[in-house]
Amino acid sequence: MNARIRILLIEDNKNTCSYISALLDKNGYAVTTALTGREGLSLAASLCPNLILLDLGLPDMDGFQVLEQLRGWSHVPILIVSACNEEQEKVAALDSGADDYITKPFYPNELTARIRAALRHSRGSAHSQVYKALDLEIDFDKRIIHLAGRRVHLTQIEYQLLSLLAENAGRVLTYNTILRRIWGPYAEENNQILRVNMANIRRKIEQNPAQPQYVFTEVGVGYRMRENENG
Amino acid sequence: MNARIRILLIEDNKNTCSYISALLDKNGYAVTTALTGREGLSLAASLCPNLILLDLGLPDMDGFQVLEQLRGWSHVPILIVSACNEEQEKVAALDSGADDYITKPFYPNELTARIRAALRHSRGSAHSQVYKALDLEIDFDKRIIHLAGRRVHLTQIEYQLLSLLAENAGRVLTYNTILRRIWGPYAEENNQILRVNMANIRRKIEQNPAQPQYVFTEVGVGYRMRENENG
DNA sequence: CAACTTCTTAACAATATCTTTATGCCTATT
DNA sequence: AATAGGCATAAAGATATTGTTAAGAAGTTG
Repeated sequence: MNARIRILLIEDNKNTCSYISALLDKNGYAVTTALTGREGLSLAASLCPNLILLDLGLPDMDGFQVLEQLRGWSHVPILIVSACNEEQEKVAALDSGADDYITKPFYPNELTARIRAALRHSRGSAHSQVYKALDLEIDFDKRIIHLAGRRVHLTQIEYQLLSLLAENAGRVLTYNTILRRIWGPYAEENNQILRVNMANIRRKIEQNPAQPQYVFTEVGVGYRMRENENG
Repeated sequence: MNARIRILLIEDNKNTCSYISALLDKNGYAVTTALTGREGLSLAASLCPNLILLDLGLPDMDGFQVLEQLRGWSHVPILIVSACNEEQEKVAALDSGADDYITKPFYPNELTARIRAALRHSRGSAHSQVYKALDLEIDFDKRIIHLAGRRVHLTQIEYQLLSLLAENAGRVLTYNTILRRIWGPYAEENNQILRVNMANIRRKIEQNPAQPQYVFTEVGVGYRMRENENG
């Protein structure tokens, strides 16, 4: 079920193409190849690869044009693979937005290592976890809550409380569980503080706190949050 | 006047050291040099450089140890500069967390181009070269800040602070995260210094510091910067 | 060295948050 | 219908956190 990392290889030489393709395939990547610049640009758009290997010497258009067009709309890591070992060309490629430049002939393992290094960079912006139900959205990564598109401000305890419930959406959390998780293991078994906080949260996120849509009270037991629509 | 980009050069050969140092200086970087691994690690912590150039062959300790220790607490871009052109060593270095590997002898302009490429990556998830929101514009490349078209002068620390927040615009950065990223891994957990700097920044960029439009306080957690309109 | 900027520390003011208290509502039970 | 237990709400005081200012230390530059 784990989708493989997609790499787009733009290279006109068929021998090089199949050689690199086989190498990457052996390393577990899903490789797509393009033999021309045009084809490469089109595939980049439709495939949305995780990384692009680009040969600068292409038959139909200048490799730099491909590079610049790609950088016009995408931040995908681009590794230049070129037979040219001249300073000027390397500098130009790197300054045009290429992430790395490797000269042919290259060590196969060096190529894959450089690919791993390049992928490390782009993984930083991994998409975050989100709770979503009806009009409520909690972005745990950004620590932001939206209600019908509007920012809602919660205090620290309120946020902790609501996230705790959201992380266990659909499940009842007993008063004591909540108290211990938020006020620490030695918290008093006094729900009053919890009720006050719940009231404050509800005032902020529920249209009618008396008939809540997000956080439900299980009398005598605890609170339960509406199921996450994201799963 | 303008906060320059700080580069730490860890290299035991004095000739190489002064050669690279002069080259980088000519390109506008503020270079600090360390002749041993220990010195390099200590300087990395106190200086918080924007990039590190590391020679793997050091007198007092293995270059890989230095690399691994650095990666233990920092995501700073690390470029390996080595005389060794063996596949195994390159792969090992890249997989240990190095961002690039350049073999001596190298073209001077290639080194600086690779440095620029590596610095581009370090801009968190904000891959754009400029931050823009309302009247505020930060050009990460030129390290210049404009407010409604006027140049704003920030001190070194103020600039680091604001760009760190801008690189993570929309996300809350906790006080400790910020302290460590700017004052190094051994920073005290004391936000006073942070509050003072934030006040100074706000006085310079906010119309009314009491109702900030760019940098928001998340009480008990940290600071968050307004979303980048550039994405 | 002197003038200047920047950084750090400390004291105090301004806010925001947390907790407690008091009160009323609802529901189930007698 | 009365009552008791559990829950919700509002408001006020207590506590904690953050903002502001200023002065001196440390560092830079001419």
